Amino acid sequence: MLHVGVNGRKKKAIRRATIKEVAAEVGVSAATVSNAYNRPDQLSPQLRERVFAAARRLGYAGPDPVARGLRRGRSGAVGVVYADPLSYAFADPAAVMFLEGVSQAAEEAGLGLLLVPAPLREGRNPKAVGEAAVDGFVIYCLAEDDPLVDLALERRIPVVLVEQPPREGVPSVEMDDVGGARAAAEHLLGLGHERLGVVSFELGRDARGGLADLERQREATYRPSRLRLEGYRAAVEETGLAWGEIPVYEATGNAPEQGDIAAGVLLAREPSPTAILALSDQLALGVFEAAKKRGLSVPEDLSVVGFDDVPEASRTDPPLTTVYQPHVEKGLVAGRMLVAQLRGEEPQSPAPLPTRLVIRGSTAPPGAGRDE
Amino acid sequence: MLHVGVNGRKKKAIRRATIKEVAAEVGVSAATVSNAYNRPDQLSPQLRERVFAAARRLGYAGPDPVARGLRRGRSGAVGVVYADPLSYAFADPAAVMFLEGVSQAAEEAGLGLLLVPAPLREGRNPKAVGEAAVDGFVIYCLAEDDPLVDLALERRIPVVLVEQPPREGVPSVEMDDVGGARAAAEHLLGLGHERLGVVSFELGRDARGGLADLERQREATYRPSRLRLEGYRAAVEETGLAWGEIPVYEATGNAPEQGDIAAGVLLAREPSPTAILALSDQLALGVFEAAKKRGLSVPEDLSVVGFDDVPEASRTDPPLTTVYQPHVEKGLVAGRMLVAQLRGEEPQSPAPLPTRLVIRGSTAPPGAGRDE
DNA sequence: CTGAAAGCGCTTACAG
DNA sequence: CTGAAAGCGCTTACAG
Repeated sequence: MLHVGVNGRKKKAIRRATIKEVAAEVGVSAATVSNAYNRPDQLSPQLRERVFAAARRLGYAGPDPVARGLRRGRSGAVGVVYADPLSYAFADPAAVMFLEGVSQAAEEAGLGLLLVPAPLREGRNPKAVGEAAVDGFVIYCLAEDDPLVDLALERRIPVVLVEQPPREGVPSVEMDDVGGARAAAEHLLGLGHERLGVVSFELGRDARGGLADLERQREATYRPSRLRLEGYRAAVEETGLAWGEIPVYEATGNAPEQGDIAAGVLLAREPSPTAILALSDQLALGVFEAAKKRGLSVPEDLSVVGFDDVPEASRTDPPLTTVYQPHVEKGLVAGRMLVAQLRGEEPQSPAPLPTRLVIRGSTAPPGAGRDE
Repeated sequence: MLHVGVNGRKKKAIRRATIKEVAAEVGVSAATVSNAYNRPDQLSPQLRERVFAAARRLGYAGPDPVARGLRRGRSGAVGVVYADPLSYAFADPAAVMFLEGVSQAAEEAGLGLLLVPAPLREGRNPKAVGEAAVDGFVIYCLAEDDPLVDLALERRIPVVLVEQPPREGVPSVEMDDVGGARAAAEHLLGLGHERLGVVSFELGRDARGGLADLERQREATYRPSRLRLEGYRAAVEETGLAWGEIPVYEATGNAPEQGDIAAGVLLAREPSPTAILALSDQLALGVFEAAKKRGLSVPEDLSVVGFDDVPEASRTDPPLTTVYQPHVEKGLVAGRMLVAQLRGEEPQSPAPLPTRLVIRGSTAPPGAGRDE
């Protein structure tokens, strides 16, 4: 059998040897070959060596993983379901750290990590969740109303929810987003800022772009967005200020460029904010950019607080005041809870993981730079 | 059947319905149920709806992916083999961008991306490559003498090599590391620097840490390391300087902390370098740190050139002069060549992808800061 | 439009 | 220590 490549060259289709052929070559049964790979104690070392020698001769690289998976009822991989195309996840340092944690948990258990091919641009491919050969799913970064959550659950394989509304019988990991956001806003308010602005990433799957009114904020289906706004709001109202007067710009993504645009809009308002709360460090990086373009110094003319505490946050100029959250741990915990379920255990959902305000150089009292 | 979790709670083992059970429920054959999912044109819409209704009733989420994979002879995932524990890959921005590209190629083809669980700390787990349920491998970031390369090839499934010595019949993608490194060194030399220092990441799997002599450099098995050193060397020798006198510090990893340590050693030498070439931006970030600790300004007292041009490079203070390489494209090209092979094509290996020196603010003539 | 049959490549009690 | 047999859950020509 021959295939013809695009370039016209012929290509021999590779036929892999099977366990049967190896067995025939050695003159034993398939069971014995299987044992050679899976249960060395079930046959003599000599016979085992003969099996391996025959395998080498035939180019047999060991039992086919898919066939083994079917027989054993497990695929050997954990899946991660992500809202956007995978390439977006890799462009977001926070998501990457989360994946780092999940991958560590998978590795500890000797499992692979399968990134489920997600929704391509227009027209998602929900089948991907149904067709992923995995033993369980970690659901990350999906809107609360995303049908993929149900599709994953319908597979009837273990699932761990991350930053999702809790569901009976499904372990989940949550973050103290409210507390972290609240601390961030309190910090700014404590410094004396009264004119705040907020740069948010998407509030719902229909990411709008533009100022988000109170209703839009309330209906946010991306849990971290909604929770962080709630935290800011609590701090603001506690001080007696009106939350409704604080502009919240909903960016359509979580990249510095979008933070730049958002901050541009906020800074153009009159009166312009003396401090900006960003829902992520990526966005905060964009706020820095916007300030620089307008000749505003941070923190003298504008205070900026981020969220996430990604590695770069401590290296910016000035270093970014932000809210630390344990991204890697979040992934690790989620991954381990999934692995626990795979072992038949029923892990408890932990208390929300703590966040912590990290005060660095990007915040100061308003007008700190003016000589007056 | 009951499982008892660690916490003592009982857990019902979930039994998933099979295609047979759905068929029985509807009163048709398994083939018809299969057709309902895979070939809608093979049965009436009404019957198809009845099948889906029965599936819903029984909690059947569609054909089991593993069984389907066995039957069809494909698993629906491409694998990435990485040298270190996966968590290392996620901590390296360059590797992350590469994965971004591969994931994009996988997504385009509707395939999942399986990160093969790698070598845990001590005692690698070479079985992981043999046991990964994938249709092909992208080999990334392995030393030239890493046995995993052969293990992957022995699977007799399509493989794409990235930055590896070429092998007959195996498509590969290479980078113009030599050219990029050469341009970086020429830039420094052109500025008038004569006292250079190099901060390298691992040269071989036995990452040593410490100054690397010429033999160690020549025997480097991490291809990008060897090639970049070659590029630096070519530029240096062209100027008539002796490469052997330039200290090359081999760090044991690719994190800023290790660049910091390495630069510390180089800067403590007499005479100390006026410029440092780092094999990655991550390492260069550490060189910045080391300079700052010693009260040296960049670029006045010390010029620094990185490699990679990760996003952060343009945001450092001063912005980092570095060598751009198309990380995402590298992954995309590798991924697409793998997908092409999966379709029976025989893709040509492209010419080495171009690199490009990006001059920013971290380089200047030596002594630019002194008033003399 | 539907079904019977074969088989993908393996592992697992079980019997000897 | 080894093998015969059953079966994991599905898809695919093929026949009707």
